Amino acid sequence: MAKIKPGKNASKKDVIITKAAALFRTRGFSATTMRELADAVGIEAPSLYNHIGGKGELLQAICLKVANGFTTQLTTTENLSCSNIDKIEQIIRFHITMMLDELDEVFVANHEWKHLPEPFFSNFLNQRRNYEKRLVAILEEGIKKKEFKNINPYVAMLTLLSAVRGLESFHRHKKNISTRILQDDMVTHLLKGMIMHR
Amino acid sequence: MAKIKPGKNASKKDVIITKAAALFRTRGFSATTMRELADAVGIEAPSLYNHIGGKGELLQAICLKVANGFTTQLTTTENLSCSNIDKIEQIIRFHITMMLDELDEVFVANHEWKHLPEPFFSNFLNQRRNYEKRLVAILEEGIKKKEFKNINPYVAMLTLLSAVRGLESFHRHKKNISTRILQDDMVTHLLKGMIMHR
DNA sequence: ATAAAAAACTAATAAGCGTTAGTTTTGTAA
DNA sequence: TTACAAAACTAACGCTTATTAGTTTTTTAT
Repeated sequence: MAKIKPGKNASKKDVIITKAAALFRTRGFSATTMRELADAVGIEAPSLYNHIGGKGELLQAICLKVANGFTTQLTTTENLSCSNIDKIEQIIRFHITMMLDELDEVFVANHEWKHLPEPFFSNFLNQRRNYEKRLVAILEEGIKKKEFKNINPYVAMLTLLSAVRGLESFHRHKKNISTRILQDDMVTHLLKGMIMHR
Repeated sequence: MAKIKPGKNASKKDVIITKAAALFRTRGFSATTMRELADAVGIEAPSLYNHIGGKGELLQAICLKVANGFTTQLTTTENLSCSNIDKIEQIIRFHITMMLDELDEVFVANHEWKHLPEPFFSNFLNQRRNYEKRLVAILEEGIKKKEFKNINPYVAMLTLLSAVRGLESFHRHKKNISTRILQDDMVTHLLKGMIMHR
């Protein structure tokens, strides 16, 4: 008999989650089989169930971890007493760092969350929408204070979030450009524009 | 007996492809079943094979159509005798229009192409990389001519492409903002930046 | 009206899926 | 060493998948 283990062995479970994130990113959640995952871990498929509850639970673990990371950082940034420009810049830099450091998990949370089983799907969607609203709020305040141009804050938020998401396809060149230069480059693009000012 | 039909009935096949694009976008390619697709079309699953060769062929048809559309437009833009800024602006506007008008197909081509069967997968990847290179070339020339700031053209290209991709999650608000205003807003973001210039 | 072709149907296939059951091996602590 | 639990294994289940075969209905053209 094999029940889900209690406490100590979080180690193997973490390995499984990490390998799952890598597979879910490259092959997609639905196209990834538990046998593939087991191969990557180095065990047989049924042995996975000594450590995890099921395929959906793996996706949930990945998405929750990422969502909590971003939400926590956003709260920190919100409580800062600095300009809204600086806040947005800090958020952009955090997104870039996360994208480069935790590519698999962030990618999966961005693209595979629609396969979350209920009620995790609804929870995740709510958390995501809440995150977007709080970003819009920062942008709106920046617009009111004339820090930003009079642009649509929702469009601006989408532009920022998805621009950073473009780094998903950047990892293959990771070695060529340092994280710092990359951050500076993207901040320049998004905040100051790429056109030479006369 | 039922062989794949020759010429006339492109109509029903087009319906199938359109419905497939919608399903592939919302449910994902792997998670979409031929029975779901058949339901959407209004026939039984095996009847689909009177019109198409298989599931993979559907994905291929969608991706090829989108890729050809963008490649054709890029060629047109390249041959224009205008500034590189204007070229980039035109490309951005085309991407936005395509994203709003052909959301399903463009989304699928952007996110599900990794499930293409060979040799379509390799072909698509090559076409995509070629497209990116040609965009970078425009940006590089613009940088050399001091139209653009001295930024990394590859990062700029990724930022542009993925920023536009953010409109994937925008369709729910389509009615609120006109295409034109949306285009202008995004062009402003990406080219001129969102910070108020003093 | 009739014949041929196109496109629908029902039935069934083999393969693969996530998962469970039951058993054996491995690791750990007394 | 012995005992217990954790974690591996093999075997198999029930279900779903894309797809094929064979047949019947519908459409089209003469």
